Amino acid sequence: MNRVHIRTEYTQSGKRGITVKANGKTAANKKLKKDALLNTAFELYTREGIQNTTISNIAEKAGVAKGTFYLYFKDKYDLRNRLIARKASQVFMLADRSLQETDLETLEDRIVFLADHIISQFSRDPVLLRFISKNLSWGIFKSQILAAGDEDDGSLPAIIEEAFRSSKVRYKNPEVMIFMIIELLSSCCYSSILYQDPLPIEALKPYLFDSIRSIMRQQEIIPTAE
Amino acid sequence: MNRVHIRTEYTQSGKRGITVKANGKTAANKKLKKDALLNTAFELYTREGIQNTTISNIAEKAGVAKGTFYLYFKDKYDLRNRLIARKASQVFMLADRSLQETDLETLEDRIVFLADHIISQFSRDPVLLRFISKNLSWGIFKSQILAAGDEDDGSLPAIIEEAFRSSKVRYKNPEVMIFMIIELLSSCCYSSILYQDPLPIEALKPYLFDSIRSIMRQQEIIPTAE
Amino acid sequence: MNRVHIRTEYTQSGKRGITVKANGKTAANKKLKKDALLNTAFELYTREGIQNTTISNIAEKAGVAKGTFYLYFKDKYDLRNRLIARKASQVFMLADRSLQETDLETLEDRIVFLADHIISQFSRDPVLLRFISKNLSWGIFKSQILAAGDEDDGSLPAIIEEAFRSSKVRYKNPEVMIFMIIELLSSCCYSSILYQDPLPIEALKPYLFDSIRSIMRQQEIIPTAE
Amino acid sequence: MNRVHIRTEYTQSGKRGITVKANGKTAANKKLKKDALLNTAFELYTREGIQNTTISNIAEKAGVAKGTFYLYFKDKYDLRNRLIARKASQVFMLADRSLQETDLETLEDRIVFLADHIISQFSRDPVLLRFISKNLSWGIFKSQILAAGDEDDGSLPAIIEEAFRSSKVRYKNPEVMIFMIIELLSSCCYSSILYQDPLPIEALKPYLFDSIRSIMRQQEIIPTAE
DNA sequence: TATGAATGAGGGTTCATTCAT
DNA sequence: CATGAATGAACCCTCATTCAT
Repeated sequence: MNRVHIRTEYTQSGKRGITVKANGKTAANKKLKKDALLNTAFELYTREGIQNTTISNIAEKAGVAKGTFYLYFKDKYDLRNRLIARKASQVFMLADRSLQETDLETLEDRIVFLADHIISQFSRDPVLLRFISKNLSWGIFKSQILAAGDEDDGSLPAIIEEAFRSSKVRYKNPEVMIFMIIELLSSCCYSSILYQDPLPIEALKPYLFDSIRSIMRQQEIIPTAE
Repeated sequence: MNRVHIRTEYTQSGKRGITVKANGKTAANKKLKKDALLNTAFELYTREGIQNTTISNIAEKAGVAKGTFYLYFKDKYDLRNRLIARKASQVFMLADRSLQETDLETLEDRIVFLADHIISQFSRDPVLLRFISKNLSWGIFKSQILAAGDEDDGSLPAIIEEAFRSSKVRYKNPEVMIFMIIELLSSCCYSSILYQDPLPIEALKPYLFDSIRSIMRQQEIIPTAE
Repeated sequence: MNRVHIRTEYTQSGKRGITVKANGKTAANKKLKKDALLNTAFELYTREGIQNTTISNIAEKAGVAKGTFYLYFKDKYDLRNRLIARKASQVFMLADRSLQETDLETLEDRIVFLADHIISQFSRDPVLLRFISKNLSWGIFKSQILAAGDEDDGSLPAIIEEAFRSSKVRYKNPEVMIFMIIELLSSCCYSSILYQDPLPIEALKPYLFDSIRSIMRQQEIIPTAE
Repeated sequence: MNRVHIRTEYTQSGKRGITVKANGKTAANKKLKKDALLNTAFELYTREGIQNTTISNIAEKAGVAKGTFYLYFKDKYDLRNRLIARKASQVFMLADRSLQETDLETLEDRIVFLADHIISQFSRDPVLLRFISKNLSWGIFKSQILAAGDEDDGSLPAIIEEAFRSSKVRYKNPEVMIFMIIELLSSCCYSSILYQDPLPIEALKPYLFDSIRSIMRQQEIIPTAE
């Protein structure tokens, strides 16, 4: 009886059924392999440097065959780019999630809050900082992060856009402003957190936040009195 | 007699002898080779990328034997660091020389002038910009440039120090200020000149200069009235 | 005394002397290495086939490092081409040297003699036959053999030209004739010596020589009676 | 008893059985896949070379999975051998079919006609020529072509045998004669059609046909007068 | 000082073959 | 029968570095 049932089901689902089932398993397996490669690569990249990381290393440590690497990535730089997008995106999303729980009003305060949160993350995880800073530029930021909707939701560009829309103050060129702030923040974190130069990050923070605020203020559009 | 004669000759032209006596020749020769290596390396680094440049390439194109390379540099990264120091230093020196011919008074104006001049240089030579930006960080800046007195004169640190001393306005933390300005300038040049992103450099300049000024102003020490 | 003599010589010969001496040794060494590679490669190519012969095999068996291979040859096909030229040239030269010791008069007899001699060589060394036949085509024959004057002397083209010049009989198209004879000879040797198919070489010879002669006769230019 | 039954059933539905029973669908499908693989392989072999053609390439371009390849062929050389047999056989059959429509009498004329027809085919399809010439030798010719009765009908050996039987002239060794003619024809086509060397095929033809005729004549058995 | 032949570890990449589905 | 993900051996080639000359 039971056997018959199974048979029936098997027959009913036929080729599609089997395919689906198989895909379910196979796809999960593929995802596992890919993730293993990504995680392992990140660890090796940050610990040994990209130059000193070989595909052999990655594959071996990830527990897959060397050839398997090439099923998922073109080469180690392809893998790196995907890692950057993923990691950088995570940092921003995490900061933003914290921001939601505050009731900060002005965009200035909100952006400084984000900067502070990002600094905290980087302080706790300098390895991540080194990896992102060394590899993240504004170009990659725009192309990879803003368009990184394939793996994450709640997309970053929407968040930024919303932030500016809900601000009472208007700015001359929001994109330029963000650009400068990101570059300044990134540079400062890199030098200050990793090398305590020109100051340790805690000492640098006041100057940095003041600089951010002054960059923003100087771009404010003063509403014409009426 | 014969032997003595030969010996004498040998000694005179020997290792030390040549160096001392033939200084005019050998030392000049050495300088030539070293320069050939530096110039060739710069061309190859910028054209092909450091990764794709081999010591063989450099030596061959420079017209010396491969082994000779090792007489002057430890490896290609050693050579790169010296190149960065040299090139970056030149950029600053050139800007400063121009500054001397102006009669700008305030430090703010003077620094903006320097920034503008540097932007001009990079605009005319994006290859140089790419090379310096990709490889220059504040750490290297301090260690290599400020201490790059071995090849160039009129040393940079002196210039900077003098600039601050002659300024009427005092700043909370001059080093931090310079650091931020350099990082911001460097980032903006890289993205804007090489990729016109977020704006072409001419369009970005006003925002950039305003940001620099606002960073400086916000660090001004308001003299307490007495 | 002896020492003085040496010293003197050393001094006298100076840079040039040393260079010459060194070159003598180095050059001899290079020739040795190159020959070792050529010989080893020939053995492996014929024993294992080119596809199954790796550069590692060759280098290892030749007693040099893998990298050394690339100092002398572009890849294993480059090496093969040079081998073909060398080996095929040797076969022809050997046959020709024997021919010199005969007093055969007609070109027909002389060419059949050459064919016979070549058949003998191939019969004794089927491995050589396989190597040459599998790789020698008329195109390679012309380009490599005829122009193989860099390593051997007494060049083949001169020999052939001389043969036709000294013949009393004239032929319509000597090059076409040689071409056909070589192709026929090569094909027959390959199949007959290596596989005794369609007949063992000794049994095939009469047919083959008759065919060669008939090909030649049919191209004779009958002198118009006067 | 049961076992016997099964055996019987097994035999019936076995390899042959399935083929017979499911002929309508499955067999047609199989034939389709096999043909797709053969055609694709030929295209890739001739366009890219056998060495550069991978089983992946073939399978992908043929629209089947990689594993499927192994259901039909042992490896890519197995596939190549079958291709050669098929293609070469087609060339001969086509030439023979044309020959049937003539009323040429002597074997000499008939063989020259065949040669001419084959040359035409190769002239129109040099790719085919290259493929066959590069891979066809007398040994393969005999084993594969003559025994290629599995896919084609009107078998070649019968045709040849018939040709000699119906000839008035007798030849000393027909097989040797055919062998030489095929090798000569094949060599000439290869060099002349593909490289116009030593002459373009149209210019070479007269010499070639004369050579074929002279090879045949010289093997004629002159009937002893009675 | 200068050379450049020699080295050989180690990298990236390919691809025939297997096998669970 | 058909699939295609996974494998991993094997290969080619580069190139920093050494060292005898």
